[in-house]
Amino acid sequence: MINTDHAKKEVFQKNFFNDFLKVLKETGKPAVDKKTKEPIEIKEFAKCDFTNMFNYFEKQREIKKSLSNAEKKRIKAERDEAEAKYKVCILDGRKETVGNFRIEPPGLFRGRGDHPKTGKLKTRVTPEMVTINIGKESPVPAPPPGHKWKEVRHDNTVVWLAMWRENISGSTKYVMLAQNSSIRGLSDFKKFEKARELQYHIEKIRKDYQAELKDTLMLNRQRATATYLIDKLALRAGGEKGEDEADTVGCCSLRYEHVTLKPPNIVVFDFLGKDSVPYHNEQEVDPQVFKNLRIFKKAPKGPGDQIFDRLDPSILNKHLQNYMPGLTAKCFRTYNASHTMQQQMDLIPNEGTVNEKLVKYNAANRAVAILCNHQKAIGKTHEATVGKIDDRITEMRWKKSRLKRMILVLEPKLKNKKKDFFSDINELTADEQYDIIAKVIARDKEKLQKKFERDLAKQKEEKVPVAERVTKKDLNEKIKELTALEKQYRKEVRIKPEVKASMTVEKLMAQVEKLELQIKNTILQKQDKEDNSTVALGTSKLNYIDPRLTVMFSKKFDVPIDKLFSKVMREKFKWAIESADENWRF
DNA sequence: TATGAAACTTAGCACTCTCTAA
DNA sequence: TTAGAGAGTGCTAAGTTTCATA
Repeated sequence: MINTDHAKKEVFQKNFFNDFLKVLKETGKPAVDKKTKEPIEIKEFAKCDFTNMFNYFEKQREIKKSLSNAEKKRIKAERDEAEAKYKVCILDGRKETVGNFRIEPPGLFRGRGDHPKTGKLKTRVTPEMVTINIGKESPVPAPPPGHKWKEVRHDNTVVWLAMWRENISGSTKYVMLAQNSSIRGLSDFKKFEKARELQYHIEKIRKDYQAELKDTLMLNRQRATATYLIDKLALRAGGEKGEDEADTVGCCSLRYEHVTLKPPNIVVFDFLGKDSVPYHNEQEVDPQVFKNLRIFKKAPKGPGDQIFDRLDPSILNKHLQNYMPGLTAKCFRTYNASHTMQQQMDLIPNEGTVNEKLVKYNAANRAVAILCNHQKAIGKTHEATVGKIDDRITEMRWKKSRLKRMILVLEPKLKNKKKDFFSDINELTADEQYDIIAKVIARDKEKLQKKFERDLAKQKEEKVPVAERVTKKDLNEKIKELTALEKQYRKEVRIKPEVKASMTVEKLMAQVEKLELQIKNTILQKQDKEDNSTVALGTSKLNYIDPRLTVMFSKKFDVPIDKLFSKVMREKFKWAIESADENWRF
């Protein structure tokens, strides 16, 4: 991990170093001075050199990567076969797939955000730490030779198959059934049905909290305000967190510094949510909510103090249960996400190609993801990718105006006849043209160079007749040609472009048209990329949008379901695919 | 009623696989 | 044909809610 961003953090290094020293001590092999043979104390992480270890593992990776495809396939097949029997279990006589059948291996803990325990050693789990949960009559799987399980129990009121305690925070980890199992499907179905049921209560709930925003009892007023935020902004409940966890918040745990008031009624939210994902939102709120937040922030409260000091998720949830059995804060997120998706889908016209409909579906999906603040890290290559697209657009524009100038060479009169058509002929400045010409030529030269190197390598391996061999001379000639072309292009920025004898105005017009379409598409593509660069669509699709909505969309708009759900999702949402038709509504 | 553990859902990261555009 | 991007998936961290206990 030494080359990762994690390992650059001070806390990571400190935690790692502590645990590292402990392990050295426990293994009973203290470091020894090479000359004096005296044991030495290792005091400073910065003076430890791990590059040999790092290089070793890098090498292993390289070796693995360089195997032939057939070899890789063979290894994978062997592995799959060995694992097959651990991937299934029998539940009530039916075969079901197990999800995470592998015990988590030891490693360095990588917390998200500023986690105080990041870098600590996550220790190896032995069978002696593992509890097995299995049917009374079933044969207990044998522990690895020389070991025994911590415990074997027969609890049919829970869904886990095995369990152990992890050493970083002391929490419990479970082996459970896969997403496509009957148990998971059923609880998924129940979750969405519960969210659907909220429709019949939401009006009353909203009416009540609207009234309670002015309640004289502070607790009720806080409860109403928090419910408003959870309902309106799809905030999470926000449970209490410990000192030894990352400092993240949800609704109930919002603090003074997370909420800024901009009169008359704009509230700026700025905090780290689950997984330390930044939540930033400037939101116009109900005037009474604004007033309440001002009251909840009133002195002596200051930075570090809770806004909802009388409230926590259990109080909030208990109140919600009065409206509907089983209703919790979380349910609002599901409800609002699916409700938003339904609304968005109602706006989609049934027209266009499958691809166009898919774009509309994704736009609806994106609206939900934005509501839930589902983000992803901006890709490391994003900027470069967008830069390349920009270059491509500029290149096409340059080509287009060049074509138009060629048309004028053939038929100068057109310039006055078709003013609109030629209005963009000078949209690129001379400098911009020189710039893009240089880039295009440099790119093509690089391509040639690469192809040449590939061919050369190939020639070394196989016997190629002398006459067919590529030589450095060929390459240089081609590069020369490009250089000449560049000169020609640069010249044409100032003077009329050359037009081949075979060219006609019609042919050139057709080319312009083609380019214009390409430019339009590329601009759209770029916009789409920008819009999606920080929004993760998967999480809402997997957890918040009732899958029956997607099935309905598929049937109503005639879009194959495998364009909307991946294989794993189709298995997970089998229950939805089988039950919803084109008229289904959330 | 408070507290912490247990149980289960939600989440982003990082890898692998697959497809696409040059 | 092939690199590179995007989709798909595995992994496990990080939440919420429920349950048990004092």
